[in-house]
Amino acid sequence: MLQISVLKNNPEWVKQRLGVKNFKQINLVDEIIKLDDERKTIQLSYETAQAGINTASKEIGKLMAQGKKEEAETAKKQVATLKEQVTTSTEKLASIEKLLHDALVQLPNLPAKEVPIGKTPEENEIVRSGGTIPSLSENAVEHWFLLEKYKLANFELGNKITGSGFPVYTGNGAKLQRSLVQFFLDFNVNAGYHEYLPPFMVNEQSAFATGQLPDKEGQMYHVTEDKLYLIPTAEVPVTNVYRDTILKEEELPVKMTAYSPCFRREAGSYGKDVRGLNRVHQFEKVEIIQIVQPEKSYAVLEEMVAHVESLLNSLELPYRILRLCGGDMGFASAITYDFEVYSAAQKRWLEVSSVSNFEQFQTNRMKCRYKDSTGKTQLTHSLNGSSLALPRIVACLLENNQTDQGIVLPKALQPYFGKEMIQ
RNA sequence: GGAGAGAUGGCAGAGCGGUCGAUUGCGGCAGUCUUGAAAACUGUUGACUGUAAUAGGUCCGGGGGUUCGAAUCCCUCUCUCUCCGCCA
Repeated sequence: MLQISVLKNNPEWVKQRLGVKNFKQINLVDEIIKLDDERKTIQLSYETAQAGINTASKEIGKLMAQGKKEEAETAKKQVATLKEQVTTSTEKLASIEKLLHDALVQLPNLPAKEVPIGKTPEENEIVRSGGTIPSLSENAVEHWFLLEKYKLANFELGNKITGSGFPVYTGNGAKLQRSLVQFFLDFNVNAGYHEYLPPFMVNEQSAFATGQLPDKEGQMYHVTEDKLYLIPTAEVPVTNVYRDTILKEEELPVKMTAYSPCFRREAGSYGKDVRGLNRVHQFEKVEIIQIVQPEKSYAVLEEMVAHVESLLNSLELPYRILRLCGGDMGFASAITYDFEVYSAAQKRWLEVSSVSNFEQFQTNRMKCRYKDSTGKTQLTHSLNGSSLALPRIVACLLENNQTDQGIVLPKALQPYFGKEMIQ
C-alpha cells in the first residue's frame, strides 16, 4: 500500500510511474487526494467536538465531587449538542475512511526508475545469462517422458487422488525433491538466512499484508469454513512474522528462509504450457526474505540476485536474468528480476525464481517499522526471492542432463541425493 | 467437543465508573560515585495521528453498547491457560 503522503507530495510523478506499470485508473490518484482532504476536514470537526466533551466531562466530575448537582446537570445538557456532532462526524469519518482505504488498496506499487517501459513479457530486459546450453542427442525427450521412464512422478495418480496439476512424486522423484529442498535450505542458511517452517495456511490479514488480497484473491485456495487461505508462497507467512512490529536498528537486516509447498489455482491455464511440471497447482519451493533499512534495499536486492545466481551456477544449469518491464511486474513490487533456466528438450526458458524489492509497499500494510539512529520510527523495506521453485528446476535437470545411461546429477546435489545418477 | 479462568506499556504486574495513557518492579537509556566496571543512588523511558512549534484527538486483545464520562459495567468475537473428552 502506498503512503498517502507520497501521492500528495508529488501527484504528477506518481501518475507517471503508475503509467509505466500500465495501470489504467490513473484518476484514482486525484480521487484519493481529494478524499484525504475531506477526511481531514471531518476529522478536525470530530476532534474539536470530542475535545469539548472531554473537558466538559472533567468539569462535571469536579462539580459532582463538590456536590454542585444543579450545575452539573446544566453542563450535561450542554454536552448533548456536542455529542450529536460527534456522532454525525464519526459516521462520516468511517464512510470516508472506507472509501479512502478501498481506493488506496487498488493502487499497485510504483516501479523503480530502472524498470523498463513495456507491456508484455517480450519487452523484459535481459540483464545477463550464464551456464552453457547443452546440445542433446537426437533421441532426447521432454521431462514428462523422463518422469515416466524413471518412475519419478505420476500424474494419473495425482488426478485420481486430487485432480490435475497435483503430481505424485515417487521413489527417486520424491527423493530428488527432498534433496533439492535440503540443498537449497543449507545454501541459504550458510549465507546467513534464519530458517523457518511456517504454517501452510494464513488468515485474511496476512494475505492482505503481503498484497495477495485483494489483488490476487482468485489465485489462492480458500478454506471458507475457517476463513483461511492456502499459501501461494512461503513469502506470505514468513514476511508476516514481522507484521505489527517495531524493530531495533541493530536487528536489521532480518534474513529469513523457508521451505513450503505452494498452492496456486492457476485459473485459466491450459495447453502445452502446463504439460508435465511446467505449471502445477501444488509445488515445493524455498524462499528467501529480507527486511532492511530503506537506504540499503537496493544493495540488498543485488546481493539476493547474486545469491540466487550462485545457486543456479552450483546446479550447473543455463540461466538468464531478466529485469521485468512495467507491464509484466507484480502488483506489490517496485522492481523484479526473473530467473529463467533453459529447458533443452522443450527448447524454451522456464521461470524458476523471481526476486523483488517491495520497498514500503508490504511493510506499510504490515506496519513493520524500525527505530533509526535518531530514534525516529520509520517503515522498513521488504524483499524476497525464490531460491528456488522446484518443478521447473527438476524439469531442466532431467532434460539437460539426460544420457543413455541415465540422468546425471550436478556435483553439488550428489551428496544430498546420495548417488551420481538417476537410473 | 464440554466446564471454568483470563487477555493492561519491552517483560512482570496493579487498577474494577471521573483525580488513569495508566501505580510499582524488572529491563533499556542518561547521570553521580569509580582508574574502569559492578553495586548503590538520581533522572528518564509506549504507539498512532496532528501542529511551524505548542495544543488537540485515538489506543488497556478486536468489534459493538450503556453513561455527561469506560481500562473499569453490559453484549459479542478472537485468542491463551486449567480440567475433562477425542487424537498424530
